[in-house]
Amino acid sequence: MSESKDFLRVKVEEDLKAGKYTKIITRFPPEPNGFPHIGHAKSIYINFGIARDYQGHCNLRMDDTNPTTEDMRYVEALKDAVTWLGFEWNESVRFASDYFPKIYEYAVALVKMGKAYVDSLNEEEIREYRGTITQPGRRSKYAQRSVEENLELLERMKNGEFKDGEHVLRARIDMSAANMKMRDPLLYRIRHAHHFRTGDEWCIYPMYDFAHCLSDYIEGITHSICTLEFENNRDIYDWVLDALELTPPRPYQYEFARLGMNYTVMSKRKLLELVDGKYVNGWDDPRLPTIAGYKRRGYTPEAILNFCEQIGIAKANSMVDVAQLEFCIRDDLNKKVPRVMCVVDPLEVTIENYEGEEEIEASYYPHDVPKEGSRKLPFSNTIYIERDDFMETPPEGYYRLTPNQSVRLKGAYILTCKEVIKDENGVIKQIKAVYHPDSRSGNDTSGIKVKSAIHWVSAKHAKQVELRLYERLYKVDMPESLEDLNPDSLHVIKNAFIEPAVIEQKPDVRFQFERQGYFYADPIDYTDAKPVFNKIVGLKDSWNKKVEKKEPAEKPTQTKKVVVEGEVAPMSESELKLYDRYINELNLNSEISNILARDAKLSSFYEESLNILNSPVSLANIVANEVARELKQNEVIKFTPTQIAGLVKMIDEETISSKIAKQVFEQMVQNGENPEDIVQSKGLVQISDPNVIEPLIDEVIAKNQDNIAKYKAGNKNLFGFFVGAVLKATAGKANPKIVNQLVEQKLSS
RNA sequence: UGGGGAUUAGCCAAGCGGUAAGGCAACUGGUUUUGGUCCAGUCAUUCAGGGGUUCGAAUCCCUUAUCCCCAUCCA
Repeated sequence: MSESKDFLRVKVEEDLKAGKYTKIITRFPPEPNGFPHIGHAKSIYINFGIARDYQGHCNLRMDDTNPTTEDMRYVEALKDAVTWLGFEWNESVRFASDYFPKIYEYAVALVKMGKAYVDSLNEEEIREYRGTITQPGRRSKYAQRSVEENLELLERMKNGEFKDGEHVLRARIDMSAANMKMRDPLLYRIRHAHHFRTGDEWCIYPMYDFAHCLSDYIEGITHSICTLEFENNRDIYDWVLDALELTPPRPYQYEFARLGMNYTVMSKRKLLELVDGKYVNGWDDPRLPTIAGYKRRGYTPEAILNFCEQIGIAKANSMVDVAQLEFCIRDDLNKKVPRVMCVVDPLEVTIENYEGEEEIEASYYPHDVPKEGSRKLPFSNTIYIERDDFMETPPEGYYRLTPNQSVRLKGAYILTCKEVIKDENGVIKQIKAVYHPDSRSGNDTSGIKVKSAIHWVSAKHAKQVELRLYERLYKVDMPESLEDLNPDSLHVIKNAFIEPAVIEQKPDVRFQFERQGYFYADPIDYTDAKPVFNKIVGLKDSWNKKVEKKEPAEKPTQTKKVVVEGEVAPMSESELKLYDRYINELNLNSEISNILARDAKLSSFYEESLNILNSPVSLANIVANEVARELKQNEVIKFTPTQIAGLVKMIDEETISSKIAKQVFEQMVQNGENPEDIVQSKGLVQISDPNVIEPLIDEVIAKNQDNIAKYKAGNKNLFGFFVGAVLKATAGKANPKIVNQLVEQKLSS
């Protein structure tokens, strides 16, 4: 776990500490209507991760309440994903459909309580009656049916006596609720459809809002964690569980921001479109952000888990850079996999002064990866090098082979170009070169300095392999439609050449092809006769980047965004009158006057306190700031205008500092105690005597010499640090004004 | 005539009145038989804008702006 906790874990710890629950139970509740993607991985990591961190457990539950879209195939994909990521669900996989009988009972209970009714409006009418975002809805006339009638109708719905859409069961909540979700939400609908698990047993199916909270309750879930778009549904969640008067404890819902990633799409609809439309090759196409896709591509669970850890959990919609994911997979594979040589785009090199062949022992791992293992590299007079690794007229800073620049063949000899052979179109066909016999890797006595080492394979010994190179599926960072697809997202290289040990020894399934990237033996299409490797991710490439950057001289058009100021609603006449009085008679500033004048509760609170203490400005400040907050957050407040007046009096008389006043005020909020009593009992009278404070400052200065140095070097922000430290030493009782002055003096001397 | 969330660097993200964490990206320099890795360093006088309270504000108050979600018998 990282050092700072996310808000969900903070909540879980609070609940545990408060004894609200003794064991944490979470759940991962996908609907089995599509393949899970990296966004699900985030959710899995959160739900299973929290359960693991707090010694609880996590259930895997299929939210299968809509028989028309769901399938057992997806259930398997979901199970695979969780397992592959390394998590275990508690007991067996759960299904909301297992709870259908129980959920039906709860529906009957609700009807009996008069809290749900059978509505017989048609779909269109229901929509119409619901109203709009700005207009209240109105209740259906069927809402007046008696409990008996509702019970009978519900029973008959269940028995299949009605056609789809003839009736629905709705909760009786509030058709004019500001939250649209609360306008008598549907609980059950009739669907004469075959369910992949319950078959034809049911012809009514519970809606998400009804089934989900009850499934959570039935399983004893404590923290029901979902994505932000369900925030509006939380009210129903709470309503259903409360309305049923269930025995506690009950679960509560919390929401986090779903994962967004640039250059990729995450919606089920769009993924389905890609798969069904054959824009990709199935759900496990390595270009897809599905778990199956990443798995097929060669990603490791560790990399994905680490990614989930790195991106954090918060409530702000965000778009994570794919570079972050790519970093995670490189970071993981770097320390794990063998390095081998594979030439993607071969250029033949004939070494004119070499005869025969030999085998060179070469480690699978570079010096900085502490792993054992090596293989034999065959060497001969005809080799392939990467076409990119030779340039006839190189740009400045090019380290590789040129007619005038020798290069090391990695693990072998230094090579010098002698002649470039081209075809009739001027394309280089072959290079004639010489090697330096005394430059063999490990016992080089040639004294030749080269700028780089390039990879190569012996033409005669190399194996031909197929490489599948993947680029971003989309060409734009925020893809919307099929038109944004990158037409070049897949390159199949049929004739790459790899050193023989990879095929013959199979030291691993994942490799780093030196200087290229990480590759994975395709788990499905790979055969010994026709080896196939998927490119997982390229190596970081600072050379290519440098070359590319030279071309377009990009201008950083940083336009400062212009913020449009909106208009403030005008004040009413009476508010205006108050405002005038505050400004002109009481000398308040316009901001405070404005706040007070516009809020009847605040202004009357203010006037009352003013009757007790004639300190208009101080009172106004505290009422408009502190009191306002409490009034906003709580319906009833425990403190009185008289007490506020008492508090302000102490501030005015400098008995206490404004810092202490906040502390006192906090306690008044808690229990309505008199401020004078709080100050008395806690001994909060402020310390203003410089003779008491000065030694404390000296002590702080003595203990923080490093910060003193930084301060003197110009970091004036540190001033607050010193003041804070001194204040802390007196438990906040030192008079901050005095402390400020004294610290200032000491630091400038 | 709405309600609910959110806003800290190019991208994530801590921070809860007293020194603007960390990661990715980017950029220097060093090591390197991978233009990889690794190592050292740089990268927010400022937290969406404006005002207020305070000795002190990213944090408290007011206000404006922007973005997301809600009117499926989907989840």
